[in-house]
Amino acid sequence: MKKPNYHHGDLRQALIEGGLALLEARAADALSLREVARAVGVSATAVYRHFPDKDALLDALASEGLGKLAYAQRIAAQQAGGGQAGFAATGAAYVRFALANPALFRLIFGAKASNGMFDKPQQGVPDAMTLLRQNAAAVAVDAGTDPRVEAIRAWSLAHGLALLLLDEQVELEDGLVEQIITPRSH
Amino acid sequence: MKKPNYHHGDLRQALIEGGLALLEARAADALSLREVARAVGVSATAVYRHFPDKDALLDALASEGLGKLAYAQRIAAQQAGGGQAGFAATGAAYVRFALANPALFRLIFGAKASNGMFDKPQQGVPDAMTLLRQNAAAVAVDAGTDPRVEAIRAWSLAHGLALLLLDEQVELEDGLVEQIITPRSH
DNA sequence: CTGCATATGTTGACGCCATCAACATAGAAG
DNA sequence: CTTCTATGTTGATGGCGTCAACATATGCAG
Repeated sequence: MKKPNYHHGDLRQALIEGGLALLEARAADALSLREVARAVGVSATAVYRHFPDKDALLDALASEGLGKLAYAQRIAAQQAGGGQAGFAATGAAYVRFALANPALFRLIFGAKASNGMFDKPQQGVPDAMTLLRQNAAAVAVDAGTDPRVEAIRAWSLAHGLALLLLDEQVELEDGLVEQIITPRSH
Repeated sequence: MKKPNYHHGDLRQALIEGGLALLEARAADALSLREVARAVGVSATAVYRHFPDKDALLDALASEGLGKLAYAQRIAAQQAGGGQAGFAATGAAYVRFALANPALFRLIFGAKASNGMFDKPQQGVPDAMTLLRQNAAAVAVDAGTDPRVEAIRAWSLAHGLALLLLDEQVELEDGLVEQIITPRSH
């Protein structure tokens, strides 16, 4: 009943795991559907029994990745003890995640990804967005600014830094990430 | 001597222009070498007389785009009268450019692009980097912070906001871009 | 248990892609 | 005018995403 041959058991899950594994070595746009199928030991077209097309498979990978990112952020915030420090830790975790999982990070927020996480009601899994908005609101009352602006600013800062580092546009000693990310009131 | 048939005149330039034109309608990774060749009215392999491979053609497009971006920023800084206001205008121009030329902007800073603009000596064309560093230095003395950190922070902010807007992770009324981008000392 | 419907895999094909090798022509240099 | 080189062309190869047709398991009806 393991995998005598024909039927796989849970191919969908296997494809997702295989895809995530390959994304550790390959950029998302260099990942072929056929390669994922090969890695799982199945014919290319078998994928179509579980995903309508390649983009759907990538979406699933991205969604899985988003969950992992949210988890990392939640842990980081907890360990920092919440509040201001927790907020900064959230941002640093975001950047750390991007550096540790470049292809996956790009996939999550790339052009083809599921869009509009910020304003739409979170559809189940994560949500780092709630965390972001809460923390930004706290900063905003301190500084007397618009909480929405504060949230987008914080996200932009972490997002931009992550991508500039990934694209090697910028080099940075470890400690400086926090220094750049941390919101300033004074 | 125009283009009777065989020899083109300046195919290299034509390919770049054709590629830029196509990038207004298509994402960079949906742009095929063959399509650019077709648009210029030439066989696919003719491209190889001018570029070693597809990536080289994309690099050329990116480089052209970087020039345009730098130009837009310089103009914006001038019109704002330099100084603090000029710096903010530079950031806003960066975001505006990204929104106006999504595929090109992504190509410029994408994973495959020529890397490390910040720390390396500018190799000729642009350079928005000098502008960035100068302006950041000015902010830094005002705020008593590290100018390098200040520069990366400013760039990260504009870069992240541009990409979040492009990826439709966030929606934003026009005026707010400046509000988010503008560095705060107080 | 038998038989069949349905879910899940497979093979083979199509058209598109990037790139290579071989060939053809144009323009310049002698 | 001849010849060399730069710049095109055609034809092929192997990989890709996806479709249609076929094959095998599994689960449910009797």
